[in-house]
Amino acid sequence: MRSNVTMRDIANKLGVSSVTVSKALNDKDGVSEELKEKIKLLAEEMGYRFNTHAKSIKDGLSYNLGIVIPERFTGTTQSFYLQFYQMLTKILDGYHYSGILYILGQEDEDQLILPRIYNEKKVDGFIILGQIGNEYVKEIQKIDSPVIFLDFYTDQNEIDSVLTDNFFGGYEITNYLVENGHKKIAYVGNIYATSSIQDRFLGYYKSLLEHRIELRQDYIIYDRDERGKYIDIVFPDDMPTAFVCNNDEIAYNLINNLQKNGYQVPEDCSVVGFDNSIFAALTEPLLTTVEVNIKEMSKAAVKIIMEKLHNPNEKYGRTLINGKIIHRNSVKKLS
Amino acid sequence: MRSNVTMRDIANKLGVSSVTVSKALNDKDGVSEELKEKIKLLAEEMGYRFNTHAKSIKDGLSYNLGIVIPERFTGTTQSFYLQFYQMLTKILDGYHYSGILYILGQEDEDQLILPRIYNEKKVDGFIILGQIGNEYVKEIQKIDSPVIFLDFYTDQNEIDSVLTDNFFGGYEITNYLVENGHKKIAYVGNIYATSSIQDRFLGYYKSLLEHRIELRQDYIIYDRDERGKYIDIVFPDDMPTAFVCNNDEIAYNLINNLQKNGYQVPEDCSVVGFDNSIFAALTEPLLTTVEVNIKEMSKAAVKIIMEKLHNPNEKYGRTLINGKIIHRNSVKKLS
DNA sequence: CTGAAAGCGCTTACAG
DNA sequence: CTGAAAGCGCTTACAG
Repeated sequence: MRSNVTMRDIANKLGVSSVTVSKALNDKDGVSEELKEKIKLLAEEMGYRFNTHAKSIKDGLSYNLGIVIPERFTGTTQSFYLQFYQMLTKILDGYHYSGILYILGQEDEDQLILPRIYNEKKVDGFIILGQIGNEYVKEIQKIDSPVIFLDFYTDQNEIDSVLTDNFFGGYEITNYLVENGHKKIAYVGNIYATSSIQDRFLGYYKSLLEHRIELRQDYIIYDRDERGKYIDIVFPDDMPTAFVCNNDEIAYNLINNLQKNGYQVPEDCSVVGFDNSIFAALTEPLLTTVEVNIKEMSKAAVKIIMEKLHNPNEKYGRTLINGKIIHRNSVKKLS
Repeated sequence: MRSNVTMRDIANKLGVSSVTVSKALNDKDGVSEELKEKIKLLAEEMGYRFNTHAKSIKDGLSYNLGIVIPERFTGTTQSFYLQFYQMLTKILDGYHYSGILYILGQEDEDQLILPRIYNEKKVDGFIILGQIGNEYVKEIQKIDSPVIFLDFYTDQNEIDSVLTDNFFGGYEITNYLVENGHKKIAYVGNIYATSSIQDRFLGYYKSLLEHRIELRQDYIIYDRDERGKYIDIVFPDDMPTAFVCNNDEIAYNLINNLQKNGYQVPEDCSVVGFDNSIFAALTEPLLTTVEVNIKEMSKAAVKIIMEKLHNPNEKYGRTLINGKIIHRNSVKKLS
């Protein structure tokens, strides 16, 4: 029962032309209200479905956008990007666009093989979600469709990107600790490892500066080596009252570690994280953390790429979106 | 620099017809090898990209498949389905198909609103990933495109589905414990809560039967009420030496619980789980568990839907795929 | 307000 | 081996 109802079928039944049906179904001028209603009703009744391909072939647009996630981000820890995808498609819907999720295999990334959906003109542009190799960035910049990078930035190339404001997030969460009476605040992370760890640290530092709290070298606690491998955390002799962790996983490890050493959280030590990932839900007590604002970032990314669709040559640069603090139970107010 | 190279452009440059170019690019007969090579080379050079829409409009196929995931499975715990999607698209690639991930909002599910990609003929069929409401199942069964259900089954309707063999998995993992010398084996789960918990339990029971081990009612340990809400686990007076948990999250909770009560895992008690989810990586020691065979399930699902594309009326029924045991450190061999 | 004609980029069936 | 003609389902620009 493959339905192949076309506009012509509707037109024939009504004794009008397919042009009129097209106008009616698209709510365009040039059809009487009465006829328009009649056409819409009949279309519904006959189970008519619009054939996007016919439109696509006319105006050279697929009304699909490729959303690319490198496969290394699809492991068990990373449902994060799936939530991004969900939000992106919801927003694209308002533009009458659909999203096509394309998971970029490591091999294709290494060999600079572009997504097949590009070569088959199934998409009008790309949103790249997460860090990809620099060579691939260059390659995808060359294509004749707009591209925007989401949650990833590189200064090697001039790219348009939408990012969470790591600096501001570090600043705000530290402010929050200060407001709760903390002065002995440590930062947990290797500040040479990645730019997001670094930026979050600098936000932490700015908060200290503003509140005239000295930056202590023994309060910068390393959690990994420069290649990213986690190392054992060493506590300073003079224990801090609060820890700003560069992500939730580290916060999770830190809390377990503190508890094994007889410290209570948050009674003895407050701990905050970043990301609001699964790990923030596994700590006991539940973790106060900074959540990436998926909705606003998605909105911004879609808005920019839609504009790029019409102005391919305009540059949009970096767009920073603030995260938001999720208040839970891992911070104690000091009196 | 929007490239709009068409077959005609290539044809004109070479002084041949677009029919010949079409044949050459599609590796069809009726063009000399020499000319074919020349055409392919020039196409490459001119940056030609195939326009799927033109083909689609001819043969009424979009060469896309909708992969639908209900949004409640996109939370932080569920990267599982993203891995499925990745595998599915990899396999679809071999059929020259692309996947379109469609996340079904709760509201749309309740109101029985079909995906827009269906109404716009952007897909030729659907793979439904995970449990959806019965009314929605009925609704989507009505459409004139093939549908297959993956990792979900209902006996309310006659549906074609691909499932992991929970029964066999329960059987195998219990056999494994028996092989390791265990006789006092408990099952953790409410056997009235879901059919997968039930089937896994029955597999466990079959293994006991085969090995002439008595099924003890006090060794069926409830982990949740019938509405699925987790409850505190109560240990039997006569402690088992091994626990078969109905999923990894429960195993994670159980292990923590055991350790708090002074039992060592696996020295005092062995524990196994199901799913190989993130929780299997968070236990200390790492959890031995049964992994869903994503690859074989995906292969089967794609194969069936491709056949349904050509034989819309054939019934395929339920296809069961065995899981596989992932050996880690939570089982002790009893001497 | 309504519609005939032409065209989007490709493929199929046929003729040479 | 090569290509002219027709058509897939829709829309645009124009004529009435």
